[in-house]
Amino acid sequence: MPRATTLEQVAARAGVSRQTVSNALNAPGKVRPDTLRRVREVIDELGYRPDTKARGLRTRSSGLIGYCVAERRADSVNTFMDRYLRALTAEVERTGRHVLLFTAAPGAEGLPVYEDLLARSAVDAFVLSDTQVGDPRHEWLAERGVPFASFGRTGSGTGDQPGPWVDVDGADGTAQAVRHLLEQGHSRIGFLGLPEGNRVGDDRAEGWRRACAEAGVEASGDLVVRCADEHRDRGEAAELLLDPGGGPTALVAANDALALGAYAALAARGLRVGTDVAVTGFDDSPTASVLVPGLTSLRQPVERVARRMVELLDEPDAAGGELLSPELVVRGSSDPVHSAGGQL
Amino acid sequence: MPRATTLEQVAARAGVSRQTVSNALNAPGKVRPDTLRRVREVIDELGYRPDTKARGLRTRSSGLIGYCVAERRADSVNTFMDRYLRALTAEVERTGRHVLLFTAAPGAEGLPVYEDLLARSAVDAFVLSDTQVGDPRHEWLAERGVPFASFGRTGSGTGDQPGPWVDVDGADGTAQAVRHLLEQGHSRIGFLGLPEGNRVGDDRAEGWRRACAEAGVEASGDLVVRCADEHRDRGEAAELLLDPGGGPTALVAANDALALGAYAALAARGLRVGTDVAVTGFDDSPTASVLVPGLTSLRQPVERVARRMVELLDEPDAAGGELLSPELVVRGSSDPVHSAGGQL
DNA sequence: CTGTTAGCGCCTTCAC
DNA sequence: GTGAAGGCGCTAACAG
Repeated sequence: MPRATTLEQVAARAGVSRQTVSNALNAPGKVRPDTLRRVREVIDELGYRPDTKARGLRTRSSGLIGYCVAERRADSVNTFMDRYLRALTAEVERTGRHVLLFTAAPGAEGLPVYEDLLARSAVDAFVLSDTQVGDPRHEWLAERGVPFASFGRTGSGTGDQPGPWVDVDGADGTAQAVRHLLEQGHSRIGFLGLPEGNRVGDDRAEGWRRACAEAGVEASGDLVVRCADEHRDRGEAAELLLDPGGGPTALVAANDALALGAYAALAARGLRVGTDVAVTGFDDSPTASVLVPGLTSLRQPVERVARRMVELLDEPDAAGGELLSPELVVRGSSDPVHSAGGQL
Repeated sequence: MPRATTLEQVAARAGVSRQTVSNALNAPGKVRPDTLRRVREVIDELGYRPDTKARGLRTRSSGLIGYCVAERRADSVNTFMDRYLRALTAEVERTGRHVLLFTAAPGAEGLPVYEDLLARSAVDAFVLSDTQVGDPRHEWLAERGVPFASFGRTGSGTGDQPGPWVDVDGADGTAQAVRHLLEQGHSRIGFLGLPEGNRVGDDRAEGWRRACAEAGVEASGDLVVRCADEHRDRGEAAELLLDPGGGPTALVAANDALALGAYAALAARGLRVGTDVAVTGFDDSPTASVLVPGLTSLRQPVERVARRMVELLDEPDAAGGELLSPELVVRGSSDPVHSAGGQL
């Protein structure tokens, strides 16, 4: 690997001092127009770019934002983190920085990794994801004055939490699904949920309940099933709701995996998804679009989340949070018109 | 953010020179045992870690490996890159370095981004993914003496390519699937493929053909359908194969999305996946495990790929490549015993 | 507006 | 085995 051009070489070639080249780069206003032009020509000619480490050493910054890649259940279908990371990388780049990836155990056990990165001045800030209730990282970082932003909340309530955060409004999402189903003419809408006590699951259940209440349709206990394990009980859960008599004509699921369970339960009864019973999911996983019929789902606004996260990194006293609404993506599972379209 | 401890502070506190501390870290053999112990105590006490930028400035290395996050079709179900990136991050860390993420357009259009990173000395090497036939990056990097390793081959044949590579043996994968189906008693095994001319698709087709030939079962044109667009023609493609008369009793699909098309086509005919017709996929996407019945698929050995990639980065004259076999994950779609298990 | 000086924190070279 | 000097490439602070 040949050595890269240095500022000194540019300066020599342009017949100016090193500092003038530096100014041409970092404070063009301080340089006379014709000098600026000449310096820039040499910079282009030589393909010069300031060495990030040398610049960082001087400015006490690394230009890197730390992001922890978490372990994830191999069978989790809710893989929007992939899209999120892509969006985050692009947003961070827009500010002239880059994302540095690292691994760390969840909870307090992983804190030494954050500490190591800071001790080495390897990152300027952290972008936190996979936020858990009572997550110790937020307070730990806030205490040390380390800039960070969190995707997700640490509290189960609405109380304050250290540092700024961005989250997706789950209640708004399921409410959108309910309103969409009402427009399609449904009036008995069931809910297929996650276990109680999980903030994501509870929010999504609440949105369903509220939207039903607002529309004056039933949202009783008969219409709700919350399954303990989304990978085992899914089918059974869906079946419980499908009481042949007054069973629901539409099902709102708390995520795409649960919705897939409903697909199977319906198929087992000889019912067709989308025509006999409508189904909606949540997260708009890659699976949603390849299912037949396509699964109506709520797309996580990862691009907007990423943008806000990066903005918050640079707002020193940012606090409090921001809830972003997911976007309903309608497919054949809730609207037969889309089935005809050609998803298959 | 408080300033981090420096080597000088450690030296002062331990009553030695800076150099001795540096040696204690980088060449412990050169330091007398008792001095070493004392220095280490101070290092622990102060939580000292060498500044990565300062060290890198001196040693002409950044400790960072560049990885380009590619644009991906939003509806692609073949999302094993998520797992791969996680594995890669862990492997790179094992060597004391980190992964730096960046975005770049595919093909030659994206090369300026690689050039920029190199001009800034921001990365020591690149790990290439999403390799395309005729990918210009490999030659470009090789010409400049930049260390890199490639996940995937640039050639459509078996010819040489610049730099070391690792790839997954698609033919071996589909051959495994065929042998598995033969063991299950199938003898008419169809293939649901991708368009010809794509190396990944062609390899997977070849494995099916060869394994069938070896077993002496038919692998004629009647048993193959290659669909142009995996998102539109999937169902039709599967239907073409399901000739009620002598149609296949098992289908090997070139990826999980195609397999899902088969699920739909079978359901439309009132046939049950796994009992009436067996189906296998490829990539073991997250979807595979949440389908009902679970989809037998070939798991990409991303952990092994990641490990080899990182090893190859440090073998200066590494050339040629390595084919790794995927792992068959059997589920209900090809073995009814697994359906009973509790996937649903 | 331009140039000079002085480090940022570390490691390499060379004395001792 | 240990210490002192020098410089990696850059920018902040000041001088002209």
